[in-house]
Amino acid sequence: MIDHKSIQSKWLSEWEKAKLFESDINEREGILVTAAFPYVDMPLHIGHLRTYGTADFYARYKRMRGFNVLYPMAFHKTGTPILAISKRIAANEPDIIDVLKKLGVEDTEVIKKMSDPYFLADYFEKITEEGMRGAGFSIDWRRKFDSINPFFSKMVEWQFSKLNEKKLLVTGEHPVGWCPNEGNAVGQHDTKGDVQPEISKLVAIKFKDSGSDKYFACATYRPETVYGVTNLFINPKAQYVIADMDGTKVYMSKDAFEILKYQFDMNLVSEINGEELLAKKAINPINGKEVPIFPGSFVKPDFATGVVMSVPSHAPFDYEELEKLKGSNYDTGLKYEDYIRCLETPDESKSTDIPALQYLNSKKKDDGSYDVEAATKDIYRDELRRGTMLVGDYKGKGVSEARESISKDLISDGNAFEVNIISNEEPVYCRCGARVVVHTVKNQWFINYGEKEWKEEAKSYVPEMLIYPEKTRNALLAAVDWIDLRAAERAQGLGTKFPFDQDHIIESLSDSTIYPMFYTISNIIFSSGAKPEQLSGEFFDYLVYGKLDANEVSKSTGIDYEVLKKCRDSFSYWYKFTSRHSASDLVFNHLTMYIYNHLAIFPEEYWPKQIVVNGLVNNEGVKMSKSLGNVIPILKGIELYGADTLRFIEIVNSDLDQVAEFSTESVNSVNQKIEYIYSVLSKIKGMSAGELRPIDFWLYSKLNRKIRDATDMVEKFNLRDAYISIFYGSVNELRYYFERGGSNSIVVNDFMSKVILMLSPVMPYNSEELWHMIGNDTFVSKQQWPEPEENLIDDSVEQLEDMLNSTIEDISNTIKLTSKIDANKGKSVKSVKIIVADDWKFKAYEKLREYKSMSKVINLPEFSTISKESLSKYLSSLIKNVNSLPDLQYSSEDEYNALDSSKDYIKSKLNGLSEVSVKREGESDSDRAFRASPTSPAIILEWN
RNA sequence: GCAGGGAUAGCAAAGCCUGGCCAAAUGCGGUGGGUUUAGGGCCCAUUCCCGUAGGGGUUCGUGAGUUCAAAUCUCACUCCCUGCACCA
Repeated sequence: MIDHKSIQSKWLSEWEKAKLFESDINEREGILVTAAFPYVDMPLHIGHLRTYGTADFYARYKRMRGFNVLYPMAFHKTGTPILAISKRIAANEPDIIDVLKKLGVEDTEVIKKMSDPYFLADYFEKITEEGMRGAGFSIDWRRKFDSINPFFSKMVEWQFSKLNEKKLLVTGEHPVGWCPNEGNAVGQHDTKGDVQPEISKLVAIKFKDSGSDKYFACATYRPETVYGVTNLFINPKAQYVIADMDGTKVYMSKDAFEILKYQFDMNLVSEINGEELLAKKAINPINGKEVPIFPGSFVKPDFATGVVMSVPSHAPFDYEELEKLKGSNYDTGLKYEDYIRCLETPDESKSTDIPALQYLNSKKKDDGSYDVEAATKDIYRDELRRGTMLVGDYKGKGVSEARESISKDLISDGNAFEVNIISNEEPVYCRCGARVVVHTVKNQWFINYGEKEWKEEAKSYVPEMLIYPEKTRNALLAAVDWIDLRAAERAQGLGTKFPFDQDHIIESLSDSTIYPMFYTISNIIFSSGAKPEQLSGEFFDYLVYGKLDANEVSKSTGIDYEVLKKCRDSFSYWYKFTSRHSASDLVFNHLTMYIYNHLAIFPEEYWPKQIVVNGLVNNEGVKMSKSLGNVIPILKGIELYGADTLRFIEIVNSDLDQVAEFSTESVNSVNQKIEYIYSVLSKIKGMSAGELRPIDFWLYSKLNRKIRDATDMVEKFNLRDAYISIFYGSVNELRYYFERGGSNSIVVNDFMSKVILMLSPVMPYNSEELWHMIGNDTFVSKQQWPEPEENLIDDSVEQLEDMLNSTIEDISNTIKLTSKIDANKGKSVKSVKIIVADDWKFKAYEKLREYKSMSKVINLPEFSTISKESLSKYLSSLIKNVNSLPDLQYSSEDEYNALDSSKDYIKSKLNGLSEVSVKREGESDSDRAFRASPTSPAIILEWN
């Protein structure tokens, strides 16, 4: 067994002693590798290892390719989650304490102290750093900082002053989830059960009361069906009110009023019974038609406005309700022709002309009742997709187009307004217990990612970046196109004050878009003695644009001239080539904003060059999440499974864009192979050098082919395939080499050292250990990546091994099949004759590959001595695969020698054979000898 | 709804961009065997159907199309997953 722990701690301290990963500018080409910094409201878990590990892999690989690589790290503390957790700890909520305990925070004293958000953040920062060091990340820790650092804030302020200069900040209104009790916005972590309040938009169409100046506000998702309204529904048991909205009096349910008053400026005029409303008539604004008000038992007073327009031809709920009213005081008396069809719908069933009924019929349950919910879902979907308008201004148009236009028209004519509602299936409650409503925030500042020129620039830049995996480019393009206004500031949380509203702080995604630049100067600034306020706008203008000269900036900021120069040199060196790494969940927010902000603020030479996006990590097939309680903190994971093993599984064991599957099973499988590699190393001592045999050349060929191909794959971030070859492939090749009798110490040593080099970016600890075991006293982390020796890649030696193995397989198959023959019952195969195809077959094979025509080959003079019959018989067996015949790199003689010298091996693979002989086709008198063909010798079994 | 991704053998998953060496990698599970074999591990064989000689047949969500040739390209359809605003 390998002692992971001592290997890890040994090399970790060696690396740190040697300051191996502290990088400064030099004459070589530089690469700045950054990963989205971790949010420190909990310890890092093994899922995070994927992103930081992939970045680390890249950093280590590029170092081995001769680049000067900087991989720095920092910590994100801005925003509300840290505050929210501290608050919950202060309130002694048992849930959160449970979660912390599961995450390995056992000490109740420590937990108590975490009611201080700064303590909590510092605590997890420390644990996070420890985890990253343990994972073997090659980080330059001199440069670390966090996002509430006052120096950092100066950079963010500068960023926003630039955005503002470019008129990319705008103000406006914005709907948010809101707690009426606490009077603040609520996000996911502020709600019971951590549900995200979802806001969706409906249109409330105003139907005028025919007997007064008041309006019924009918909220609907389907304004295009307004042509088909036969009546309105209200809930007769509910209390209604008359509300004054900007001078317009509107009927709505009392519950609705209580919710919507946070969204609209409105006053309660008076209350009114639902029953009273039933006597009224309402006028449809689209056609002036007067319609009655009916009681609707299904109308929820707390949903939207509590008033619903009824479209029985297209809404199953409305249809059913009207059917129920038949025979009551509210007998509708509607005849079929009264159901107003406003859409042509695609349902082909001709049982009825009323679409709503068609869909109800298709959802009839066993007891004869309808599944109204399901019918509604179906008709909604189908009509949206394929319905066309039969009436109105948009007659002939598709529903999706008509819906948008009609609601726009209604609104601009003052006949409707938009209503936002919390659209979660279940009501959402704030942790304080109050029900979350929608509130419209006024004077909200936004970053305007919809700004036309900016968007165009971003859209044309995305295709120019290096993006891995390639399909992320599509997602990024879509995201860049889609993103519009984005709130830039908010009322609560940790972070930098918003420059144009000092009571607010900058929203935490917006403050972490250009910060990779800060890594290039953080260590210089921190050790310079400069004060935060000295990092003025001029400082950053000088740093990024080279504006003014260092003397003047030094004068105005008081920062030492040399320090300024150093900052500028460092920034302009490192920022020329940056590689940004994150998990796929940040594509639609952080990465998109990262691109936009860089484009807006930086000169083109410092724009982002490369983005690498990795998938998430599952634990035993299940998504890892705090709430599921299946996260493994990284320090614990390293202790249990070993850092290298975790790294291997998460970084290279699955495709970049796929979910990585972590399981103890995979841990075992990787560990076993690591141990096999160790065991081979200890075996080398017992071997000796000596003359190279074919199997040695085979191993060299495999090795160099591997180096060549795997390097190509790594360059394209095709890490999984590369390491299947480097790790799994090498283990298999070594096993095969020994099985075939290979035992050359020099060959094995060469093979191992190159494989160890290639393993080192993924498994730095064990590679370092193995590297020293084979007699090196340098750091493997500082070595060059191996170069393939093309002249050692030998197709023929590999093809001959393949031929040998497929021949063995054929023999084994044949024995199995023929043992079923009656004549062979009770017998076994005594000996096998292997007959190698004659040389002319090899030649004809080549010619057929070249000409792809049987007749051409048959008529070649060189085959004149061969009987036309056997020649054509042979060629016809090849012709159907003529386009896929492999290029054979060996001769009949080679094949003969390879088989003849491997008779013992063949015997060993086929149990119970007493004799194996190899003959040339021309020397054999067997009537099956003609079947021999290149790569596929004839096989003759003898039974007794 | 909008946007992105997906549907492959018992399961998971590769292949699809760049059509043909694809009955389709790999892992798990199943079956048989081996290993002085408690268990586990490891090793070998086998795991769509048929087959008395290494062969043949039918497959890659559904339907159509392009092509000498389609898991791979085009179109339509059905279903599934993820994100959607203050939340990192």
